[in-house]
Amino acid sequence: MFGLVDCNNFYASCERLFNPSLIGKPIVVLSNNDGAVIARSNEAKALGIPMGAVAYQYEKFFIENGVSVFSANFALYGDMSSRVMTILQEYTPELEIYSIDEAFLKLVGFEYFDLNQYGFDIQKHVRTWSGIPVCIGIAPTKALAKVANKIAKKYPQHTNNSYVIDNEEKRIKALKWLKIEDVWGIGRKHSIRLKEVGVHTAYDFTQINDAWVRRNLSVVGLRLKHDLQGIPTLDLEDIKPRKNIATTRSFERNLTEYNDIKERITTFAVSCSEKLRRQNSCCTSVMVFIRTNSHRAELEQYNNSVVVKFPFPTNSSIEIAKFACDGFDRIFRKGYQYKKAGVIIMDFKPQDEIQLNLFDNSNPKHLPLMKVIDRINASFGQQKIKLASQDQKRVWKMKQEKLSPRYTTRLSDIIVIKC
DNA sequence: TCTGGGGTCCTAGGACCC
DNA sequence: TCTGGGGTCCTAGGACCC
Repeated sequence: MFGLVDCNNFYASCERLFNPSLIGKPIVVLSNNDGAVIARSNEAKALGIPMGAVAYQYEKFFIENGVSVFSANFALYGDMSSRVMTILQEYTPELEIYSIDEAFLKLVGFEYFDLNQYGFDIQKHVRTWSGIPVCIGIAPTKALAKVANKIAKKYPQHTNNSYVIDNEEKRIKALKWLKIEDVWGIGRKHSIRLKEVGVHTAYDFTQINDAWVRRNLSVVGLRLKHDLQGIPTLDLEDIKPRKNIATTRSFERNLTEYNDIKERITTFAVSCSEKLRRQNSCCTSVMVFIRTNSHRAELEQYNNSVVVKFPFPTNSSIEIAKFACDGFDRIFRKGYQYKKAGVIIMDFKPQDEIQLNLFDNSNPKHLPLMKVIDRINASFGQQKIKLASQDQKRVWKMKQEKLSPRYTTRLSDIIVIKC
């Protein structure tokens, strides 16, 4: 059996955790730059605020309805996530951390356990020990565990936040209940296509023939179909090193100056390089893109990207930043109002399997240098040591007007309790 | 004035090889 | 006039996830 634990309205729940006056109140969390709504408490959902709502358009609505608004506080969410995952680890020998707020548990050898009770216990202990409310679904396959989880979420009173699909009757009832567009792995495009052929529920999907699914939804769709039929097809995934690492941001205002944007590109490249070294890889190419604001039709639009291939693999911030800037030089055009830029590094090789080249190699002095920089930044706070070509005056700040304290990761932000 | 960020996998088609 | 068969690798684009 597989279990799927999913935190309820995770970011909103984290914000509420250290501010109990918000219990029962509507909360929304905004994306970077305070742009759009990316998380909502149940109360906010009930007010009809959609996912992705544009913050400035809802400003008045938020005030009128007493909605508490927060800037995204990823330091807090990341730390709370690892606390939840640590608790879950005690409940299974095999855990797959699927996202910041979700994990699959493989329950092998639990034949003699009462899984209803087990699910209830997990949910209760996560709640008690971390303060985060979660729901759990348990079923013979991953896709069905996802379905079971949805049922637990939808009917918390009836299910005690935990639901088990352990026989055919429950499986069929659940699949008939679940709309096709809510099935894990069926997105917008596929659900439109499926409805055209009369598939409206997850159950309908399990009834159409394999060849059609294979042709229209590829092997991915076919695996999903089998998983929903109760034939285990998807297993836990191992932690794999990433294949791409990206740092991309919208700017708080439009930028027109070459030097301003070049500084951003450098900083993004450095940030990618740090993540790359953390997984002990080197990369051999970088993609750089810049674009104007596509939502402003009246402005002249330009967006372009370029891939720069390196003559040698490297994970040096200095070298990667230089290649990224070379790419930027190729695509930058004067006279446009730029709103967003990004750096994506690709084509990774393990750091200890680098094929040396007779003529052209990564500067060997950089590796120890990077180690020292990473160590200093780790103990004295991020960005303590930067490249000279990065912004030195901390001019670049995201718009984060409603940022909550980093309660769990900064000593100065820790809560004070008056007894 | 203001519209997020970071990932994965699969497929078809083109270019190339012998 | 007739124009094979079997491969690999790469890329862009499309779908999906949170």
